[in-house]
Amino acid sequence: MRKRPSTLADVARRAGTSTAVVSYVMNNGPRPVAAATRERVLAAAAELGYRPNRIARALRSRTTGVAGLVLADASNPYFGALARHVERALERRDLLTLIGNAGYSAQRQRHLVERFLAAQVDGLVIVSADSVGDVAEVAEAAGVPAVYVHNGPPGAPVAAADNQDAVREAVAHLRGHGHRHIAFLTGPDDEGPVGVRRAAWHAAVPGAELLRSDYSRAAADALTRHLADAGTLPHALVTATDEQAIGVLSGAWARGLAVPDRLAVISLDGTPESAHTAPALTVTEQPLQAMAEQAVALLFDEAAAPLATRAALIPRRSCGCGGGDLDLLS
Amino acid sequence: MRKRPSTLADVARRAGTSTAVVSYVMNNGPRPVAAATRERVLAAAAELGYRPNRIARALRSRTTGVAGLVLADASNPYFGALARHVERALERRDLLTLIGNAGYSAQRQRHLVERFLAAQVDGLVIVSADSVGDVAEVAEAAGVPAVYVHNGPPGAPVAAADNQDAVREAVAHLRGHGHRHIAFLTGPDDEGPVGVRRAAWHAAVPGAELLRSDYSRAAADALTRHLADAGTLPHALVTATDEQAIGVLSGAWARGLAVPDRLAVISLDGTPESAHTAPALTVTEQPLQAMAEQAVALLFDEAAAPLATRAALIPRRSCGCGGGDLDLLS
DNA sequence: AGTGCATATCTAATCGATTAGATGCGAGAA
DNA sequence: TTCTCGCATCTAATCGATTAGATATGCACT
Repeated sequence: MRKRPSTLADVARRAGTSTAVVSYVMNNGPRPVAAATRERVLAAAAELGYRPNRIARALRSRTTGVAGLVLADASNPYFGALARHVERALERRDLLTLIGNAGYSAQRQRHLVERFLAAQVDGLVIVSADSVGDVAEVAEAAGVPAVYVHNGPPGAPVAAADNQDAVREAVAHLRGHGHRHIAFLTGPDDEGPVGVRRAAWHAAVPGAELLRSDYSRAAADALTRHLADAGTLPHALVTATDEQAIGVLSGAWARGLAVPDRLAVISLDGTPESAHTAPALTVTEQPLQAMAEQAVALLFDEAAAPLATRAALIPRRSCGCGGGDLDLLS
Repeated sequence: MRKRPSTLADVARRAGTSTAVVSYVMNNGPRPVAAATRERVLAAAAELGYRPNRIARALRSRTTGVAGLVLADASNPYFGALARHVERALERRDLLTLIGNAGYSAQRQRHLVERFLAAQVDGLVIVSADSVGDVAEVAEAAGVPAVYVHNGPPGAPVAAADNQDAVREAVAHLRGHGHRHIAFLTGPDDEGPVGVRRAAWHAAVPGAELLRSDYSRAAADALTRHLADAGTLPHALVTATDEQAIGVLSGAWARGLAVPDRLAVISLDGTPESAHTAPALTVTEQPLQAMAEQAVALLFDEAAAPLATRAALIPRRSCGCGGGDLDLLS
C-alpha cells in the first residue's frame, strides 16, 4: 500500500504557495524567497518526505546527472580498477554511472553507446582495448561529450599513460639483472597501447622473441605450459598485461619452473592484483587514478591538455629483485 | 555545430501525421496504424535519425528502463563477477545498469540507494557483504522492488547459495587428504554468509583454530607471514573468501612455505581468479550466474521460490590433489 | 495623494512522449 | 437514402519540475 510519492505541487499546496517558490527554495533557485516562506516550504517538504523527481527535472533541464561508462572487458582487473576510479571521479561531480561491458566486441561497444545516448547521458567515458570503434562520431552527432581512456582514436581526447617509457624501464631493469634475451608477450590484436608497448620493446631488444596470447589468464597459462613442454620458454619476459603475467606465473608453477630463477617476469599494467601473486609481480604501474581523473576532467573541459602521465616501475620479486624481506611492498 | 536532436513532433510533421500515430508506430502502439502511413512514418524517422527521448518517455510512463546495482566492494573479484552476471541478466530484460560501490560502508550503501531511487530506477539489486542496512524499507517506501544477492536481511528476498553445504564438502575433502586440524580464516565482522560458513566449519571441526583477517589480499598475506614467522601456521586451512586465499598463497610463497605440502588450502568463493593462481586453488564454486539470474528474476516476480543453489567443490592443486597433469582444469 | 521602484510571489508555457476521448470517413445494412 | 459500425487519425491532457513574464505588495520620496 505504497502511497504515491509526493510532488512539487503537493508541497506547494501544503505550504500554501505556488510551485514556483517551492522550486526556488529547492534549488536556491534563480530567484530569492522570503526567509519565512522558505521555512514553511522546507517544513512542508520534510513532512511529506518530498524527493524531487529527477526524470522530470531532466526533461526540462536537458541534463540527467548520469554518465555512461563502457568497459572493454569488465572481468579484467585492470579495466575493473579503472572503472572504480572513473566512478569515483564522476561521483565527486555528482554524477551517477551507467556501466556496460563490451567484452572486447566493437559491435557491443557500439550498441552500448547507442543505448546510453538514448538514456540521455550527460557524458560518455569509453575504456577501449585494442580496436576502437567510431564511437566518438555517434556521440558527437548526439551532442554528448565523450572521452577515451587507455586507448582512443587519433583525433579524440584520450587519457592514457606513457607506454613507451614504461617498456623502456622494464627492459632496462631486466638488463640490470643480467638478461640479454628478453621476450615479449603481446595480445591477439595489438593495435592500441599494447601495440605501442610491443613496438617499444622491439626497438629496445631487436630480434628477441615475440609471444602472443589472448588477454586472459587461461590463455597465457596454456601458452606457458606449452612452451615449457617444448623447452622453448625464454628466461626473461615482459608481458603486455597483468592478466597474462598471472597466467604465466600459474603455468610456470604447474610445470615446476621457478620464477624468477628460471623465468624473470615484468608486467606492464600494475593492477592492485599484482602485489599479491606468488611470487609478487614486478610491474610498471599505470597511474589508473590519475587517468580516470583526467578523463572525467576532460569530459567537462576542466583540464587543458591531456598530459601523458608516467608509469613507474615497482620492483618486486618476479624480476629477481628482493631475495630478502619485501614486507614493505605497497 | 550539432543540431538539436529531432523529436516525435518533427517526425510527425515530416510524415504529415499527428504525433499520436508516430508514437503508435514506434511502439507498435496501443492502436493500429494503416500500413501505408506506417511506412511514411518509418521513412521520416529514418531520414531524421529520430531517436526517442527516453527521459520524456520515462516521465510519462513511470518506468525508466534502468536498474540500480549496489556492490559491497567492487574491487573484490567475487562481487565483480557477480556484478557482470547481474548486468547481463538485466540487459537481457532490456534494462540498463546503474552501478555503485559501497566499499563495505553501510552509510555509503544507504546513500547510493537514495541516489538510485531519486534517479527513478525500476529496481534495485543489492549485493551486500556482512552487514546489511535497512535498505529494503527505503526502497519499499518508494515503491521500488529490491532484491539482495549473497546476503540480505531476514524478511527480504535473497539470492544466495547453500554455504553450509559448501563448507562441509571442503572440510570432508581436506579430511580425505588426511588432515585432522583444519583451521578457518574468517572476516573481520562475520555476520552474513561468512558467519554461516564459520559456524558450519565450527560444527564440523570443533576446537580447531579460528583465524581472522580483513577481506583483502594484503591482510591475509600479512597474517600468513606473521603466523609463519611465529611458527603457528596451521597445516590445513579453509578460507572464507578467494581474496583471502590468494593472500595466503602470496604470504606462504614469500616465506618459502610450500602449498599444498606444508599448507593445504581450500577457498569458499570459487571466482574465475582461483583457477590461475600458483598453485591453482581448490574451491567450492558459488553459482554466481545462477544467483544473479535468480535475483533479477525475483526482482520481477518471475521466479516463485528462492531456491538455494549448491556450491560444487572443484578440486585443484592447493588442497593436495593432482600432483600429475591438471591441464584440464576449467 | 501620487509616483517610482524593489521585492516577493503567482501564472502559465515548456521539455518530449503517451494515450484516452473526439472526430472523420467509407462500407454495409435497413 | 439514411443510419450505423469500425477503422484510421487527430486533439489535447498528462507526467513533474523549471523559469520567464506578469502581478501584487510595501515603502520611500516628492
